[in-house]
Formats: sequence, structure tokens, C-alpha cells
Amino acid sequence: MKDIAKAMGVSTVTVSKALNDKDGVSESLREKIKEKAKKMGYVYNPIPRLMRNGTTNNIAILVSKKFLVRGYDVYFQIYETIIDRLSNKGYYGILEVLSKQAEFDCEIPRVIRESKVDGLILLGQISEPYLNMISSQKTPFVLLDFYGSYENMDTIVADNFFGSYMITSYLIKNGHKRIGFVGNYKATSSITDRYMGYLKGLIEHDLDKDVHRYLIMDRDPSGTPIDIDLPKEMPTAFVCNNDEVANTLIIKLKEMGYRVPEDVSVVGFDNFEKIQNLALGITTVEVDFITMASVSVDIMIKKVLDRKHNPGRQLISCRLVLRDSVRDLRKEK
Amino acid sequence: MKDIAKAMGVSTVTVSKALNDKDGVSESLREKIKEKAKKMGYVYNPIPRLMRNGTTNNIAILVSKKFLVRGYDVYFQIYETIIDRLSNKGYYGILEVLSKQAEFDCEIPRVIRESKVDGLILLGQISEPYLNMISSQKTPFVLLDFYGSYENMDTIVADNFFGSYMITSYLIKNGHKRIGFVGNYKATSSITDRYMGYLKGLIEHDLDKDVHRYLIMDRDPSGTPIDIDLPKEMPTAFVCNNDEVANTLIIKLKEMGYRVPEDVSVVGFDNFEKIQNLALGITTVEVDFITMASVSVDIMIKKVLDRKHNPGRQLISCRLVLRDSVRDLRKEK
DNA sequence: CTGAAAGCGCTTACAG
DNA sequence: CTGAAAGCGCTTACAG
Repeated sequence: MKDIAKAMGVSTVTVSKALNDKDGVSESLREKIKEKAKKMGYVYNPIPRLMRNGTTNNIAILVSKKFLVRGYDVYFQIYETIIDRLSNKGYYGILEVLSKQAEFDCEIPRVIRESKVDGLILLGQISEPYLNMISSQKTPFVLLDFYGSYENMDTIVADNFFGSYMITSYLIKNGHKRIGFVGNYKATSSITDRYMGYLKGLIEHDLDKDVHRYLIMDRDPSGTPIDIDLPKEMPTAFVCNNDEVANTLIIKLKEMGYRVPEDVSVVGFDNFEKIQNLALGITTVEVDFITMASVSVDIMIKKVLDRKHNPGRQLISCRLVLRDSVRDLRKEK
Repeated sequence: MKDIAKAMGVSTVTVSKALNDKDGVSESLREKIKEKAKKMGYVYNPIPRLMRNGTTNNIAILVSKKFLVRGYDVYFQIYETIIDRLSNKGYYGILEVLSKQAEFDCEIPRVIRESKVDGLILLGQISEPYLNMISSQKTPFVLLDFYGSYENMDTIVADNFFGSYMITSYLIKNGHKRIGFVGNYKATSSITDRYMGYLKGLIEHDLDKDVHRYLIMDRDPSGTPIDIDLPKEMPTAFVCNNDEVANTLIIKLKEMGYRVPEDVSVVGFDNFEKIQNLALGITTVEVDFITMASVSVDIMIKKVLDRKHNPGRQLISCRLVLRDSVRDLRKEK
């Protein structure tokens, strides 16, 4: 800029105004300055501006390593959407992956330690102590795809409770009475809510008596996957906490000689496309990850601009997707 | 910093030295200053330092949207590794996704336009005009997982040629003589090289006569997937340009009544774990994406630090992974 | 061991 | 319409 000013015989102030399309320069001068700048190969340096307003234009996305599962890349899809949305709003996204150890030690994320970002999107459930550490920092943040009993936290989640209630009710409407649930409801708030929705469905129809018999774990409380153990007495249908587990279950059932849906019905959650790349289409609940990601970015940016912005818990609605993995038991009676 | 200086009755220079563990402060003073800083909730602002040395500490990862395929997230895996490696080296990664349109228009990526990064990792093949545009910018860059006939470009690729030659030779050793190739060898340099390795294998054993008959497209030249058309006369084995296509092919063959590997053998490429989540293990070539990602980061940072660093084309070696999708035709003779 | 001065490259508020 | 002055928050080279 200084060079341009010198070359044109004007001040840097004028150059700055010209290049930024601000008032205070004549049109003809502006044109000439812009031309000269291009000719001289001038590249704008955004750092000083950031320094003035103490802002970085970066938003961090903090995600626990345990959620980055190969082949079931729901979170990558969300991440991509976040990046896209941030980009549209003039921001940049910086991904920080949280190791188990770092989460356990409540290590301050590097993006915060080094003041690299204006805000933080926490993608996927993290431990409460870690969350407390984050709250004690000054950086504004939102929770995406999980929540806790925390007050005043802004979080964006799918309406898991209602979605699960819907699909359970659908099974019941199709004549199922013994319905199992696959998932460790203690692992994340999403699974808890899906379990609660399932329970509500059962309770409404007085089908909850033997519910504990049909409860199957798919991971330990920390989220590490474990083998699925089928119950001795088989239900006629399973509500799985996500499509991946539904897929694994179907493979397992087939290995054991059960046909799906002829012998056992199976429903999933998420409507994750690639998993559906099977002979059998899985009936599931569609989670609108795109909207979730977009809303989280919008809220995040509002919070960056106005620290007092505090919209609370945002629920994104779900939708039933009917496919071929449920048998209609009514027809046969 | 100013506040701390005032509160302690020293200069900001001393505070700066104390907090950065630089010489020129007595140990006792340093301790006191650090304590005070913590008490006052001081957070370091990295921007001014960046301004001084005109650096951002950010590296951009530029990837075309067409490579972000759900469920076959090799590039997400690479991206994650890059982030991790960058983090270890004190850098941050910023992802920019390139739309088809932006690539076609040779739009300058936003990270460069806004001087957001010190360097650029181009992940996955992009058009030559686009690459020319990138070269004409001042930001140093490396190519990851593709290359062209370009001079002086630093690129990191798997040894696709040799890997494909290995697995083709393996098929031939197992008695196969009519071997097909699945993949559009015009789509990316990786597929071209895999095709060339396959051809070399055939040529060495004089099996290349009817090679065009067994060449099957899996995508158009721009990378959009197309349906696989099986040849009228079936070969005894297929070399697929990646595991995903191998998987699709196996499903297709099964639908048409062929058994794998009893009737037809199929091999893949990449050794992408999740795709292997099938009843049948696919014999394939393992591409060491982790090393590729790490090496690309190392080279990138060296280039940032020294613009003259120019190591050229780096080949990362591949490894055969034998599983169950190849029939040994020798045994039966 | 300590600090006054200058500077990183830009912008803003103000005076002319 | 134009520009001199001050400042963003830190660091470096130098003097004391």
C-alpha cells in the first residue's frame, strides 16, 4: 500500500479508501489506484484489520476423535456443511480434533489457548467437566447434536425424542408388540432421547412391561462399539439408535438365519445414505443434518457479533422414511 | 499486556519477555508477572505477531466437492491426518471446498484472495487451467494424490503404477489370463497409472491382445459415476481402480448370478476399511494415506519456511493385501 | 536486568 | 476530495 501511494503520489489513506470502495476518493483517482494496485501485484493483507477489531474471522469446530468413524461419516457431512455455511458468511472454519486424553484432562483446546477463533462449535457429545472448562473460557460457543442439563447453553439438536416416538408408533401400528431397542442410552443425549421416545411409544400402548429384556447395548458408555448380543427371546422388531447399528444388526440376523423383515423387522435412525446401499432399504428417521449445521453456524455468528445472544435449545425436526425393513403384521390376521 | 505492566509497575517489554520465556527478565519477576497475568485473565493475542512476520500459521486444504463422497471418505481420512499433523507442527488447517463451477471458472480460492494462509495443499485432481491459475499466485502449494506433466511442482502420490502392476501380476500368477479393468483411466492421474500398471502386467505375459474388450468405465471423464456395463464375454478376473467400485461390481455380479470368486475374481485398490465390511474380503492394494498426508504437510511447511524448497514428486509405496476375492485357477488343473 | 522507541500494514476520526 | 496523526497489541533491536 505504501508503495502504491508512493508510486501514485498520494497518501496511503487515499489508497486504502480507494481499494476498499469507501467514500472520500474521486472516482477517477479510485480507478487509477485500483489499476496500479493490480499492476504492482498488490495483495491485501487482512491481518492488520483483524488486529484493530481484535477478531479473527475464524470459527473452530471441535469434535471428539471417537465420532470420526470411517464409513459412517455423518459428522464429516455436518462439518462440510458448516464450512460451506461459514464461507457464505465470510468466515473460515478450523477443525480441532479432541483426543480421548485431552477430553479427560480437560485440556484447553489449542484454538482457544492461541486465540485463533472468535467462536467455537462443539460437535458431538463431550464430557461434562470438559464442557465446564469450555464455559469458563471467554470464547462464545454452541453445542451441536447434543445437550445436557446445562442452563443458558445454546444447543442445536434433532428432535430425537419425537422421531423415535414416531418410528416406534409406526411399528406398533403395523402390529408389533414385542419391540427391542438397540443402543446404549447412557452414551449420548441423542441416544437417551431416542430411547425415551421409544419408551413413550411403548407406554402409550401398554407394551413396556418386559422392556428391559429387549434392551441391547451397541457400545460402552464411553462410546466404544461392542458386539451386539441378541436376546434369548426374540422380539418381532428392533428400534436401532442409528442406521449403522441397524445395518450391523441386519447382517447379524441374517447370519443367524433370520430373514428381515419376514422374521424380524428392523428400523434405524439418521437416514444416512451410504448405509442404505444394500439390497434392503432400511426404514428410518431422517435427521436433517444440513439444517442443523446451518442453524448452528447462524447462531454461532450471531453470538460472536452479540455476546448476549442466547437462543437456548433449538430443535430440528425429523421425518419418517418408510422403506422395506418392516413387516406389516396386521395383514396376516 | 499494558494493564499487566501498569499493575506491576513495569514496562510492556518486560511483560512480553516474561510471558514468552525470553531472556532479559529476572526469574523472580517473571514468576510474578506470570501469576498476575493469570489472575487478570490475560489471554495472548497472536495477531500482532502474525502481523510482524506477515504470516498466518494457517495452511489451506483445497479439495474439489466431487471427491467428498459420502461413505467413501478416503479424503476425509486424509484431511483428518493433515489436520493432526499440522497441529503437531504448530499450524492450523483451513478447508476450502471447490465447487465444479469455481473450478471451471478458475476462481481464485477465497483463502488466497484474502491472504488467509501461508500455503495450500491441493487434495485430489483438479483441472489444468485451475492449476495454472494457482501457480500464478504467490502462495506456495503442493499437490496431494495427483500430479500432471507439470514441471517443478511438488506432489505426493501413491505408487499406483507399481501397486496395480503387483496385483495384476498376482492374478496372472493365480492362473488368470483374461483380466478386465474397471475404471475410467482418463479421469485422474491415479486411475491412469493404475491402468498402466495393469497393462504392464498383461504385456509382460503377452495377455494384452484383447485388452480393449475388457475395459469398463465406472465414471465419465469429469468424475461423475456411471453404471457399470459388463462385457459380453466375461473375463475370469477384474482389476478395479478402487475398492468402492470393486464392491459395486461384486454386488452387480451377484445380482447377475455370478459367484465371487468362484466364477469371477475381483480385486480393488486403496484398502479402504469400511468397504471391507462385507461377507467377502476383497483382495486389494493398500494405499498408505496416513504417510501421504504426513509427507504432504512436512513438505508444505518446508516450502512455507523456504520458498526455494522444491522436492518434486514423492512416491509413497503400496502393499498387497490378500483376502478372499481371488480364485486360484492353478489348483484345478 | 530493564525499558524507550520504532515498527508490523492497515483503518478511523478528524482537520483542512 | 485529500491526508497527517494516532492506534490496533505485540516484538525487536538497541541503549542504559
